[in-house]
Amino acid sequence: MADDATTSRRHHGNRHGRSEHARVAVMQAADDLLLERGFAALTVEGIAAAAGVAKQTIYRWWPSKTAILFDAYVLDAAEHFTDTDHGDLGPDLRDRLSQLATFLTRPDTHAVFCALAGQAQHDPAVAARFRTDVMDPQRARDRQPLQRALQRGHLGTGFDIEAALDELTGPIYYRILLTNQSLPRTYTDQLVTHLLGRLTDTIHVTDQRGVPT
Amino acid sequence: MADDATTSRRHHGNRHGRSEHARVAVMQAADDLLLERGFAALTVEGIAAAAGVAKQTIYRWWPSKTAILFDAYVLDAAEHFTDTDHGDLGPDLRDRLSQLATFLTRPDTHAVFCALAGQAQHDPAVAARFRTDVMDPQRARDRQPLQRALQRGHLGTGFDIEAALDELTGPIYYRILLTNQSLPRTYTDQLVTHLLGRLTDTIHVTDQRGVPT
Amino acid sequence: MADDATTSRRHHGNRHGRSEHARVAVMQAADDLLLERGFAALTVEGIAAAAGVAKQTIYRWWPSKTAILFDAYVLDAAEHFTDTDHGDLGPDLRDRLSQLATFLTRPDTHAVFCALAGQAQHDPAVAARFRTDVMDPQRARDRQPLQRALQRGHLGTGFDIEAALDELTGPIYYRILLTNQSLPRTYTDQLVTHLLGRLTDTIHVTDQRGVPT
Amino acid sequence: MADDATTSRRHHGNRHGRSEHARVAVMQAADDLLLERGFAALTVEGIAAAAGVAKQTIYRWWPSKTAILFDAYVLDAAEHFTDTDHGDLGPDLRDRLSQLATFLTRPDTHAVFCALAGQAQHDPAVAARFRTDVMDPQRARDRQPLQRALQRGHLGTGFDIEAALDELTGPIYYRILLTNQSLPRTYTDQLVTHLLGRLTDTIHVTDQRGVPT
DNA sequence: TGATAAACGAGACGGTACGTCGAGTCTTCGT
DNA sequence: ACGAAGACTCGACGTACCGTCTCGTTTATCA
Repeated sequence: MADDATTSRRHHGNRHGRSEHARVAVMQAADDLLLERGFAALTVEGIAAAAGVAKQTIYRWWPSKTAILFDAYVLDAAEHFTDTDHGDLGPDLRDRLSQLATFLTRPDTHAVFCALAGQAQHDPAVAARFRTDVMDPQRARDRQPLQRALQRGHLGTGFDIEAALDELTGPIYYRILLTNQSLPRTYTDQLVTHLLGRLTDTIHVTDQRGVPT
Repeated sequence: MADDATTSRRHHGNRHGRSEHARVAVMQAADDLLLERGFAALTVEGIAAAAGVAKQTIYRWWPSKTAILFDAYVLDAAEHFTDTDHGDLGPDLRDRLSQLATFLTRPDTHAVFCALAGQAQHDPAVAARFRTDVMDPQRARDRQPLQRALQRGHLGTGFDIEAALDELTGPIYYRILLTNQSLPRTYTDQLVTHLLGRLTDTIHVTDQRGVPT
Repeated sequence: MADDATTSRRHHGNRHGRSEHARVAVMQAADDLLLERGFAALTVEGIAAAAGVAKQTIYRWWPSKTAILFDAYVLDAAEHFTDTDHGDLGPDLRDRLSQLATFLTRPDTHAVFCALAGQAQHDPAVAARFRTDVMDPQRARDRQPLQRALQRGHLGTGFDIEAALDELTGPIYYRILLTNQSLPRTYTDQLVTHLLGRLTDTIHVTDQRGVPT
Repeated sequence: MADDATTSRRHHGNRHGRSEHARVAVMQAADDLLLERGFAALTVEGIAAAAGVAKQTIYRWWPSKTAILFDAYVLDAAEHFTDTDHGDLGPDLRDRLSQLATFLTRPDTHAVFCALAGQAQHDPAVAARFRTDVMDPQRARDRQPLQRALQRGHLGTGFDIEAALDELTGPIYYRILLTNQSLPRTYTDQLVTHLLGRLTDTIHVTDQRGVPT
């Protein structure tokens, strides 16, 4: 029954546009093969074969195998991240970084992120898309807690949000891309602690919980 | 004359081992082509042609084009870094990070570092060598100022050197690999300032949780 | 106005059977493209585009691009050949061969004939249809003058009509398909003269040129 | 032993030029596949696979699959034809045409000749090479008996050798390419008989067997 | 003073994947 | 019911590099 339904739905192309079946199968196959064999062994022919799809169908909708991974990544990222406002910078930031660490550590998303970041080093066009479609949105997400704290007046006027973001997330990406070390909750919490400690020191306005003294 | 000298030096093989001329020409050609066309367009055949060398000669001495870049990188890195002891953590660290930023910003070394870091994302073997031959030595260099300060007793017993290194260098690699932003002296100095501020805070003013004593 | 008429005639499918407009446009487009670009560059997609017709419409009515050419050829051939009985073998044959030579020399029909003959070498099915639909009818047409002469008693009983047809038309096809030489009237006339000369020799009745016996 | 010898001889390419093994294997494979599956199913990939050779090796030495067939054809033709001078036009011509008929009837050479002749209809470049490398040399061979007869003075001054060649060989090619009929010795002998009969008639010098009256 | 042996240039080889083209099939909508 | 549109699977195209393999040449060194 389910198979029948799937088969009947699986149209082979018509004037209404592309086959959803093919779109999903390709992205799934690319993800799977990336995880199994690594990016070096990832070929368009291999993806096509694994997805049960013609090579031409892939080239019709994606300019390169990297583009497939971008689509897969963006989809995953949109699902993964949520923003909850605790009304306090500390918990907000700790949640954020923890979510990021979890996302970049999950085997499938880790593989895709690293593959894209790696390819960005080799191809300026990939680098550009990587920044606009991956890094910029992520940074926007990570900026939210700080932005809210700023609006609440919990951050001094001289506070440099961008520098803080670099210092909070830089070490995480460092471990992901360069040392392949784990990212336990204690690690990301410590990053937040260090930042907040600096805040206490400089502005003398709030305690760790962001409550004015 | 110079040409003659070059030609005479350029032996076509003998029983005393490899041709220095070929070794240098290959590494130089690889570097040049990487800078001109990018890693994606870097091929062993292209390097061989540019170096005026047979493909087999490259394969005789290097297992892959990545290995050529490793050799070139290690050479450059050994030349670049110097360690001067100012007897004070601040200046030592500022010098260190500035040197690192300069090295990773120079067009040629930037290209090689990014190419290797990128390839490390795609190939576990490259990743392993990248850590042992590139990241570990660099981290050892960067650790020196902190180690000296520790020995001088200028750091509290609870101070976590490895975490500090992550937080000092993470943002630098982040900008190099992911956002392609510049790394001015003010930026690296600020990183040090933030760390030192935290030290002051932790040792003399607050406890580790940032609560004023 | 004319455009309106055309447009109104050009129905986009209805329940009254196939579109005459599409049928003609396809054959015309196939002919044109064959002449312009040659058979090697003739594609069903190209014909469809040139005819302003969907690919499926072609496949609905013709099994292959060769079949289109067959249809076009048969149409042309039916129009071209006429049979006039001069009551004399010589003039009848000379007219026949001249008509054949003219037909096979006209750029459009030449192209189609050669394309089909060529494809017949590569595909047994095409070869079969080529013989039944092209060569056999043509040979039947060419046989008529001889048949009439036979009935008139102008040919000896031992005369081999089929051999004569081979020797009359063989050289013509030879020049068309293999040497691309011209086929002037003098050439075809000479073929007839040679045959008739042989007749004189064998039957000892009259020759057709009026040379006294 | 033989295998060893073959294996040791089978070099994989070196500075002395191309591999003879590959050259022969490709031509043999092309011939075999042509005979087995026909020209329509003949692909460079198929030839490469059958010959145990890389596709690139074929493209290195032949611009197209047609070129391979030309090479194979020329080789076969050079081996097949011999010219013996009986001192008499009749026997010389009869031998000639019989040899031609045999050659064009042998399954392997028949397939190659038809494939090339067919492709010549589709591609002007093939047509040109077909004329210079196949038809012209063959016609030169077939012309020899007539040329000798002319030099012996056995042909009248007004005798048109080229027309005679058309009329002798045209019917043969006609049967090969267009009707796929057999070419028994009696058929080719009859062609010669008809020509000689015409000679007797016109020059009154020799009888049908070429013996002076 | 040759003979020897290592490394050289050159470049053909068997392969793998590339990105493109066209073939022939299928489905939907509009007329 | 048929045509236009166009996405689909499939197979072959010709190209680019891969890494491997001789082959003939060069040249320092050792017999």
